[in-house]
Amino acid sequence: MDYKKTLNLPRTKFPMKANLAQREPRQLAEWEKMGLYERLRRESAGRRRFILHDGPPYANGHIHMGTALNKILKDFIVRSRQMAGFDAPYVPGWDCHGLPIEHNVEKELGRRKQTMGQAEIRRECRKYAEKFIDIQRNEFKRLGVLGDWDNPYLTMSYRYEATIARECCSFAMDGSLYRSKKPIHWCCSCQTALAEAEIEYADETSPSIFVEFEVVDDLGGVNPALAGQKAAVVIWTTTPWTLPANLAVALHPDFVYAAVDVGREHLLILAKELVEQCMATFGYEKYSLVCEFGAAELEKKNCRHPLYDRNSLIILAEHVTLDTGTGCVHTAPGHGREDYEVGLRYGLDVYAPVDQQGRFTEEVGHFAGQMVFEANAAINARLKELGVLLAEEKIEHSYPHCWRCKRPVIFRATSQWFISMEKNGLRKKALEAIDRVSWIPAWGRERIYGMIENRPDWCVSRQRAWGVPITVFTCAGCGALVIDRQVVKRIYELFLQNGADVWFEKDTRELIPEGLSCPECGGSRLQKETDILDVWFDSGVSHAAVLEARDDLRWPADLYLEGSDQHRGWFHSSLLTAVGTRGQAPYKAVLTHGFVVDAEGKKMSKSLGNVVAPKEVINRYGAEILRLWVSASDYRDDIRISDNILRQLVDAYRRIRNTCRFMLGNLNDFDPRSDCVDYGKMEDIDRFALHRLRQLMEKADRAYENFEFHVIHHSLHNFCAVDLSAFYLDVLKDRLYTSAPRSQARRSAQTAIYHILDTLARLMAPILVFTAEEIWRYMPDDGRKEASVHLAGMPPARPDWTDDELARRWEAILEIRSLVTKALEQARADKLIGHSLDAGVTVGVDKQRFELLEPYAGQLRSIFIVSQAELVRGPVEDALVNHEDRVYVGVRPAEGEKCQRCWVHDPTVGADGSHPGICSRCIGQLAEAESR
RNA sequence: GGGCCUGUAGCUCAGUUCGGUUAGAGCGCACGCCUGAUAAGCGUGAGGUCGAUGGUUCAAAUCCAUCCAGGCCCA
Repeated sequence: MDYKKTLNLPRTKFPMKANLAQREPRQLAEWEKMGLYERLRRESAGRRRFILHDGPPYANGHIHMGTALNKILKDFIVRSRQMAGFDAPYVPGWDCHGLPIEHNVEKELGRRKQTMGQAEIRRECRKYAEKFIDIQRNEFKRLGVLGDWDNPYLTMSYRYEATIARECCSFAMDGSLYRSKKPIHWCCSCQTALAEAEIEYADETSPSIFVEFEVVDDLGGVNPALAGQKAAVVIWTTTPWTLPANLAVALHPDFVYAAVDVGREHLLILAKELVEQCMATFGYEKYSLVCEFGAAELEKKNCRHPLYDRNSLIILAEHVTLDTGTGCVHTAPGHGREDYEVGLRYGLDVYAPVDQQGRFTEEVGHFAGQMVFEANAAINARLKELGVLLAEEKIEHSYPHCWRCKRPVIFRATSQWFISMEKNGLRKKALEAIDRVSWIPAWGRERIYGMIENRPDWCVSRQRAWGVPITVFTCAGCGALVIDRQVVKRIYELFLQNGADVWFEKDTRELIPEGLSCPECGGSRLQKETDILDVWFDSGVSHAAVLEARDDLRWPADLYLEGSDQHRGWFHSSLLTAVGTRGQAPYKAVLTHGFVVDAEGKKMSKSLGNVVAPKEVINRYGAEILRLWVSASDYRDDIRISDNILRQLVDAYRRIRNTCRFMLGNLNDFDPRSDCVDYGKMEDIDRFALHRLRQLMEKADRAYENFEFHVIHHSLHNFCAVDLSAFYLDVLKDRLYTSAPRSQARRSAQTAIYHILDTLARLMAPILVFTAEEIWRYMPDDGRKEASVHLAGMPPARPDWTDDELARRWEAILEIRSLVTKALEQARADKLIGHSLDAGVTVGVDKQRFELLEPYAGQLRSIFIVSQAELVRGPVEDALVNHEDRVYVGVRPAEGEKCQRCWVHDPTVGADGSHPGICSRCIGQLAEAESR
């Protein structure tokens, strides 16, 4: 007789091979069809909300691993909060305006651009953004990210644009918005401002000159040796044309400076360390150091400008170096970024007497009208004539050029709009707001605090086409800013109807409310501003445009979650716009993740060739593996990805999947409605399994709460591999397979398995969205089974499953079991046995263990998966294992024949004439099976 | 150059807050078993000078300093 047919072997259609890349798209289509997201919203209406506000990715290009990481993490959080009992909507968004899109559109248009108006270019940009929103939306959905994909927020939607304008006006209304000059990259031939991204660096030969700046003040106070002495500070520059705009000379506060006697009527002052080198350059063979002093001694002393009748102030600045030059830096706040910054600190004018075409204005006297680069020679000649030019050389260095015309660009101060950090106490309020936010990890607080503390006023204007205009008017007469409540309201409504395009399409008269005039001079000739806003302002007001505006959301958000670069970006701009207009941060907590790096921890770059694209991983392994990768990593640091790492995750995935598959196979004939065994009547080991399960639940619960997904991954995997596969399920096979199908012993095991599987499916659902659903579909229905695991909740707490006393006993058993397996392995190596069922073991233990194990003596053979197990007190003869003289394990070949049915060796095999090949236990179980 | 952060077995992570027995886990690897989870399952084993150096201490993966490597943001 073939006894195999009398066994209850696992049976399931749940496939062993996941085939994720093929299966996932079908599953996604099913969720879409059943309207999973909408259904979740309906079913959780009225629950406590959890709002994770999505930071908008830029609508350009395909998603990369970093964006995938970010969206998957958000999905973990939204889904786990949802399952924990919240109403957790997820509204994704896109950042649509800005230079990169405009830039790409310009490239695509090529020459055609010349013939197009701004409105037309804006239309092209809009189309471009729409195209990539569609692409990215599909890519995000493919990752299994659940959200309101049909109603995302777009920073270019009319409503959003109207909000941007309104929020900008809000800063204008309270006086925070002001106009001032600031140097920016400027292309003289294209006559346009350039962003950093539009600059190409190339080698360029420039003049390199050393110029004396005569010191006006007496330096006797600095050092007695200088009393009554004439002296000149020596500066070095590669842009002689910026000298007419010189307002200061900067020294480094930490450097030592020296006064050098070169045999002329005045001393030369420069950094001590550079004296020797400079003297060689100037051609002075004989010279002597008169004295030396710290830079601070010279601070706020005055020099005379070599060309003009005005002073140049000596100031201190950290950006001064000893690499080249003299350690004394010519400073023109209108023509240099650092010059500008330090100039602000000393209250210097942002002076730039250069027009749009790069020509000197009338103010500079006899260089007026000259192109600045061409004026270099004339300026040098003039300096030489005045006897202040110490040396003139040529230097080859990297210099910024225009990406379009390839000509060298200049730094030129132009009129820009700023939001003041001080005027209305924005900095102070923002710093206070930071401390009311929970930063995860905690160092996020230091990071953003330092940035807010030190940042200059926010320059919000850009001279570009694709964006939202700074919707203010200025008086043509007096230049005053003209804005009032009526203006704000009218612009908001116009934008709501027509988008920001209306600002460019209509002229000023059509935009302003009737009768508006300048509050300063009463003039009625007004001009609309044509600069657009920094895109960081766009996304920065998403809290107003999205959280406040949508009924399904709420202000402030519970959480913002982005990469750690956003302390400078979106967290920062959102904080400023929210604090500036509403007095507090738009988020209660901010969570940051690191960057995706390669196997060596290096950043991904095309040139290194170490870029891993999400699409490749999805096609090869499935989005589920990508999600598992995110869950396995501690994302607070940078996280590594490589083929090796992914292969490891595929293995981990297989282990989880197969363990669940095995459990499904054993629930094949189990109906939870009728077959569940009461907890109190369950076998000890089954209750121990539930105890362990409860520990896992609690751990996972805490981990989800704290967004520590890697803890869940490791616990889940460990539970499947160690607690279940290697121990519990392995031990259970005998009972599940050989017991009568409906016996209480078997139902007890099935009850435990059922609870375990139900719990695991729910616990893994936020992470392994596809697999959890697949398991769920195959699970027996208890009559309350939701249509999708994602409509189900987290497993309810089961304090009744905790039994510490029981656990203590079983942990002791497990300790003995590991000693038994060691002994069995030894016996196997000695060719005494093959399968563990070929063996009988004798376990000798001390008194304490004996008392603990004695009640389980009858079960030991099944726990150890051997044919016979004997428990004795004290040492065992010929023990293969002797553990600290407390536990002995002896192994011998099992007695009796191997039962054809249960494979256990037993002396009773052959005793029954009708079933000569099987043991008495099996005969009993067969009889029981038939009687039911 | 500055601010913030990271560095524990081949890989992913515990342990570091508040120093204290031979630094843990899983995977992978090696070897073996099984063939009733089978493109599965079980067992055993080998892997670490805790990035480096110096210091504090009776005692350092843990505290301090410097350096090296890497990341983000500035310059």
